[in-house]
Amino acid sequence: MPKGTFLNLPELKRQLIEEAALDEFATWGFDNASINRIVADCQIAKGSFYQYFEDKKDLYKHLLSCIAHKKIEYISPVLQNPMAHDFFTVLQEMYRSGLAFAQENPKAALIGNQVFKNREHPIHREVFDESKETAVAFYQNLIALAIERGELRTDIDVRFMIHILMSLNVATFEYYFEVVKGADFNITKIDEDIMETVNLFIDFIRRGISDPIGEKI
Amino acid sequence: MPKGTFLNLPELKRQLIEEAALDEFATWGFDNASINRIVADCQIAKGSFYQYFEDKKDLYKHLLSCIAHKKIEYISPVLQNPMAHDFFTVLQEMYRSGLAFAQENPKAALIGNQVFKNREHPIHREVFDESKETAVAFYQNLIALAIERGELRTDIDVRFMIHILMSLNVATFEYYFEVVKGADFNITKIDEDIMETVNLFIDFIRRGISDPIGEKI
Amino acid sequence: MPKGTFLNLPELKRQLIEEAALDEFATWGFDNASINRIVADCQIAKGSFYQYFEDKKDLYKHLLSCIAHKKIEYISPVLQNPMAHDFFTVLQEMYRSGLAFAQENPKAALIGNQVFKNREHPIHREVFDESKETAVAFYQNLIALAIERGELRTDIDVRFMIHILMSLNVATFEYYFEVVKGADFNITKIDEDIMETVNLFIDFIRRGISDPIGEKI
Amino acid sequence: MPKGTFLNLPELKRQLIEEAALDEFATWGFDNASINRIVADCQIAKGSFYQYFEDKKDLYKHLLSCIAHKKIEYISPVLQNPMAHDFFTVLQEMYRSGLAFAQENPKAALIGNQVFKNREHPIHREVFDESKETAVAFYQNLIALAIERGELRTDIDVRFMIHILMSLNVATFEYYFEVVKGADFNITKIDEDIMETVNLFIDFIRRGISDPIGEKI
DNA sequence: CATGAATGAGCTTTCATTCAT
DNA sequence: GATGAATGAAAGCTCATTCAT
Repeated sequence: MPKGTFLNLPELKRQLIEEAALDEFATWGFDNASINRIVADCQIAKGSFYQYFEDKKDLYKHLLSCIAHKKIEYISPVLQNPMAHDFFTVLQEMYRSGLAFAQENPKAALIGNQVFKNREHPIHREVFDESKETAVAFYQNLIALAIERGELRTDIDVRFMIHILMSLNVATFEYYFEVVKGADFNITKIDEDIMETVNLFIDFIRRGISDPIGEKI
Repeated sequence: MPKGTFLNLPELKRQLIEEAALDEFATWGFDNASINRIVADCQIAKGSFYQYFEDKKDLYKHLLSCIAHKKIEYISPVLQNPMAHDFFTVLQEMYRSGLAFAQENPKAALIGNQVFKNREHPIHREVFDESKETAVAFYQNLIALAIERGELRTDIDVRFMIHILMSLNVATFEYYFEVVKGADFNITKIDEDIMETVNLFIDFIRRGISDPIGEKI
Repeated sequence: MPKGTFLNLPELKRQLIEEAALDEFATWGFDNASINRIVADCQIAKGSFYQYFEDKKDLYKHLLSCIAHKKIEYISPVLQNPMAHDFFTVLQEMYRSGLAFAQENPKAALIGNQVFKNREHPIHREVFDESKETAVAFYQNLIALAIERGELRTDIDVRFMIHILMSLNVATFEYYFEVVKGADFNITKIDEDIMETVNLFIDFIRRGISDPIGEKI
Repeated sequence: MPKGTFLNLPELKRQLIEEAALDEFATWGFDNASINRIVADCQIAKGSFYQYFEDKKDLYKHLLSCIAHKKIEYISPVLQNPMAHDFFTVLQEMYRSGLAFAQENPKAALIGNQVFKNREHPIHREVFDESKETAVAFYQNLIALAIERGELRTDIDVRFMIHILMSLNVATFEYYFEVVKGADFNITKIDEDIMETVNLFIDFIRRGISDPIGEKI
């Protein structure tokens, strides 16, 4: 947690620092990020940095929390009352708003995904573990309700399903940015592309990939 | 590529170095791995290291290739002629042998997965790009054949399916080591646990998660 | 250029560092000079050095500029308005003040001459090229005026004459320190020795070495 | 001095090594030259190198002696009996054949000149001191005879004149390669350019630069 | 509260040379 | 005589962090 000195800083200066950190961590990752470069970038004294933050880790965690808050702002109305909607609709909105956020804040999204993907790294494990419970609880409610409503198969382990949904959320990002945007980038149809990508995944999650005709189980 | 000097080394010494590197990279990742620690670990002179390898990257890439070769040894008979079997059987065997390999060689598997998961990292992008084509081609053949045989839905984009299968392969590792083994580690039923985990994923891939009764689309 | 941190240093400390550098470069030359030895000599931390200077080259160039400034202080009144005097008088004063400077600052002079003599070396070429134009322009004016005044033969190429004057300037140093001082060093007649040396060169430049009687061209 | 093992080597291999050394020293200078690169270049074992030569210095000195011998081959007939010719003719031939040698063997000449120019360097001082006496004796004879013949002014110090002649010899190289060839390189008139350059210097040495009319001394 | 100089351990890499085979 | 692996000191340089002002 940043020290009080940082929180008392004028809004503008705080943003300046956060942005420099965002750039640095997005470009170099946590390990290779250099405090030297950050303070040079945002023109603050080296000593000041350590009056604002305990250390590199402290800044990183603060940045992650900023990113999390910013992402929550993207959450669609559907997600503000998840229980009021169909399970797959909620999922669709989660994935969609995640992609929209990444589209608008690529650096933030890149860092956010790193936490999930590179969670062997001590610093990420730490962060991940802290937020795990909340996320799991959220999904559990969602799934429990969906099962009650008969929207999901009942023979699937909840813990497993949570794992799948999280993994595929990240897979959505990768597919969108590596395959869809890489292949056919068109500035005018971003929303369309995002929805198409999301639907590919939602549909897969819903129905799997086997041919229902040939299926015998 | 390691220099000739390394390849001419007595088998035992070579293994010693490779093992030290394996430990180091598994523990610290590429960036934080220290040549100093590696040479101290395996008791060679620092100068010797640079007679064996061009640099840190060279060693890392060599290690990755060792890991790849070792992993190939785990391939089940099914995978040696993938076209002779049902699509989902092949997939099942791929995932299963991957897990078995990871079970026996946790550090090697950890490093191998890093290449896939942390592929934003320059060094991983390099490695990943080199092996991408081969992997994609393999999957393409598999999928094309499966579609011909009516084992898969025909309305799914091949590029998308490949992406899914790769992502879920890694998700399998994570689920097994984080959830299954974390929760209920029992030395006697490893094979059973692995199969159970793999089947969860295969079944999900095959059928999705929606309740076929409630389904209306 | 040294970083601001160096320029803000207390005068004394700055001199300490510059002197250590002077010793090191005079003794070992640029390539063999060791930052390790320099920081040990002047008792600063290695990290501090790199807060003061970009790198070894930065320090070296700074030192050269110090030397240049110091040398300018030796310039005699004659050189402050070179056009007001006879060509050979100006030349005489240049050579003389150069020798006087070298006499008082042997290490500085040694390094300064290296730049000229060893100008195949990349770092010297860099420095030399930067100051070349100024030096050439100065000589050109001097020579043009002398020709107007009928002090010089008109059949000599200016570019050639500049080259000669520069080369013989360095030759003066060498002759003085290797021959004159080596043979007959007498602390009381330094000024006399210097003038004698300089006059040898000036006279040679003026009249050449052939016997005017025997001359037939 | 190279060890017997080197001298017993087949002519071809010896040349191979010498050429690799020539390249290396010409490119990097003595300090930065790397034995590693040399042995790699000429494909000999590192250990073999130290069976041929004591150390880097030994190789360097051997190379210098090769260069000296090669240069002597360029000496014109005039130089084979220097006393049979006019002083300035001998000088002219010395400078001319030096330039011709440099034209044909630029790397060798570059190294040779380094010895003279960078003679503060320990290794060069060593070499230079060894050959000094011979050179001085040669010049002394030349000059003594010229004085007897009335070709030179009698009021010039012999030691000084030797110094001048040596310095201007090197200055000739520099002028030719930096100014003449740099400005107007024409493959067909090399010999002409060389003679022109040499004559500039010889004429200057002979007559100086002052206007004989305006001269009042 | 701000500053920025100071720190020294740490990094990767190159080097000339030795020596057992 | 030839080999090439072994060596460890030394190189230039970066780092996160501390601390006196």
